Amino acid sequence: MTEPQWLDDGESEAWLSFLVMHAKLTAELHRRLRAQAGLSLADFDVLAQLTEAPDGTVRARQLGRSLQWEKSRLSHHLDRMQRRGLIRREDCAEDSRGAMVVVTELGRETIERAAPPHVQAVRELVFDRLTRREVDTMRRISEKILDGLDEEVR
Amino acid sequence: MTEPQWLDDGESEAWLSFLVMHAKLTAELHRRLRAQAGLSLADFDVLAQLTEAPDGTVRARQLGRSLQWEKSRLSHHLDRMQRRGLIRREDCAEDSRGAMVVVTELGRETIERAAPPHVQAVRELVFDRLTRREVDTMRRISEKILDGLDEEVR
DNA sequence: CTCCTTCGGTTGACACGTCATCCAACCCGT
DNA sequence: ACGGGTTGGATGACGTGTCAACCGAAGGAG
Repeated sequence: MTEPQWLDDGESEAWLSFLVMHAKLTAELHRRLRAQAGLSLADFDVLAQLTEAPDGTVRARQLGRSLQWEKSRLSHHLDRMQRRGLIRREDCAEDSRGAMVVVTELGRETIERAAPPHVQAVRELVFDRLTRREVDTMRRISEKILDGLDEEVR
Repeated sequence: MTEPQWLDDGESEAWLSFLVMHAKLTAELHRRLRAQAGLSLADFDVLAQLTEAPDGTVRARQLGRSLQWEKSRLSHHLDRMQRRGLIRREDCAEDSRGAMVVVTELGRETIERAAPPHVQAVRELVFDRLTRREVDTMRRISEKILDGLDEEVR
């Protein structure tokens, strides 16, 4: 019944530059991480979770929740990382359906080498260019949109 | 020589919520577009470019530039869209290497049906939740980061 | 204990992106 | 006209992501 409300000029410019910025920024971070350590951003996130945990071990289910990944995505990704020797799977003592994911020595070395330049790149490309106020606003915008999504999806 | 500078708490919270927000937001927009019109966001962008052009026709090279897509990405994507009958390819008169991309009647109907709800979703999920100042800041942040990327990549 | 549902995880099919490679047509200097 | 570099585009291989289907173990309700 009601006409859809369109975006005004300021809004559509903001939207377009937001989308392009995210695409180019993650592409560049991805490119550097791959060149420097042979990791994808997804690999990095998995290894970060594992190396922060005691014994470098996390239950697969838990990993999926922290990363907010679908279980099939996680399963496929772990296959590939296992093939490359970055992680391995072990049986779960408490639940025989479960799988424990363990970071290997190679995985640990790889992320320890990768992390400092990666963080440095985020700093250079993002935070060094923004004021304190802008960073605060960035977080506030993100949280507002996330709140809205939670309401909608509920 | 110099220690890498890490992110402080405010920065890493901003960074994390930015990443999660973008992932969930685009996932939701994607889900809706697919459910409502059977299109991916990439399909939508291609069709939008084509329907804005005279005769619904754009040279492939030009399409790649507007979308900032690699040529192989474009080629693969056009394959899939052609298979679904959304576009077709024609020979290019001025350059016999070239390809003209033409939106089909089905493609035109599909995006005309898809566009209003999609724009409405962006409005609901993003702009209705932000103040004018926040939208301005979002654009300014995006442009600053893009400027930085242009310098780096140059 | 038995049935039924839910849960954790895997698998296969397919869409999507990137990289490297290839090919023909174009352009340009000689 | 020729010869070499560049451009527009297609292709194949492979990593990545989603969806749907599947399977066995877990966990109640009766």
